[in-house]
Amino acid sequence: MKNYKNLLEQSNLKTTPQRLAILKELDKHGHASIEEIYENIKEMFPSISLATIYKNISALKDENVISEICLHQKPKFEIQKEPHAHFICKKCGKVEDVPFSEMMSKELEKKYPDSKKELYIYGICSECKKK
Amino acid sequence: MKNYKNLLEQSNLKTTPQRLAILKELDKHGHASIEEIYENIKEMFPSISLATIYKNISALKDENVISEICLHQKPKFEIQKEPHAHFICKKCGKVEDVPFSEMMSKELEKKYPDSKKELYIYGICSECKKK
DNA sequence: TTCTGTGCAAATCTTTTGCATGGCA
DNA sequence: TGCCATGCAAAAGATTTGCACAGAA
Repeated sequence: MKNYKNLLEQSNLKTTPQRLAILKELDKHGHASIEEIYENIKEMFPSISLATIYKNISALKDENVISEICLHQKPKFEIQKEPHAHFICKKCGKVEDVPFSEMMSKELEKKYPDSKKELYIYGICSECKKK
Repeated sequence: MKNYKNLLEQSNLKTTPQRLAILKELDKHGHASIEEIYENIKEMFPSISLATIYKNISALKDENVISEICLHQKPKFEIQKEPHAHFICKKCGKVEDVPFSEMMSKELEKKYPDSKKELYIYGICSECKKK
């Protein structure tokens, strides 16, 4: 990828050096957090403000130019039990336990052997889907 | 589940009414956030402090009495691309894109039809495993 | 009685907002 | 030129820490 300007022109956002720098940074690292973006951009662009990163990340997300991963839900806790996956509703935040299926366990084990894995599926739960 | 006292006695933590209340709350709702626990317990236990919840959740986690879900990583961002899953290292936080496998897509679709899903696998990445 | 746990208040982060100024189209 | 974007500073929110007192064993 190189034409960050196009990405912005296809959205409702004006092209600014700050936005180009953010997109370049994301493209370079693949994935980055606000703080990482800020620290890296600051070197080339010392006057940039952290608030600008926050505002732009939010705008770029609204325009679907970028997407958020490690979705920011409040951490939740549960009493220790046997391994299972979690389904988390992106709308209401509800968490459901999901049994690991044979097939899926095997496939995961093949790809990522020897490490206890946690599996999260984010989607829309059946109640929220009705609305 | 009912014997929360046993859970505590098997750990290195003393039994206190606050801890029993937290475990009861988690058991009742299955999963809960700090704030949810606090709000609910406060009704029965008006003098409890939010700091106590934080400290106890952290202690209970260290003793493996409870576990944390929706793992609290800083949100990260990526430029929009075709659907894929993410592997996230629990040690170093690194994110890797993972292609959706046929098998897994089908199985997920069967269980959670009609909703765009995001899939996260948390584990230990190969670099961290070496150490 | 001893030592850990609790509750308050303050400190520290993280994220959001308001507002005056600057810069893109 | 007209707006939208930026940067600063302040506000709001979330989490952690220190310390004196209370309570479990």
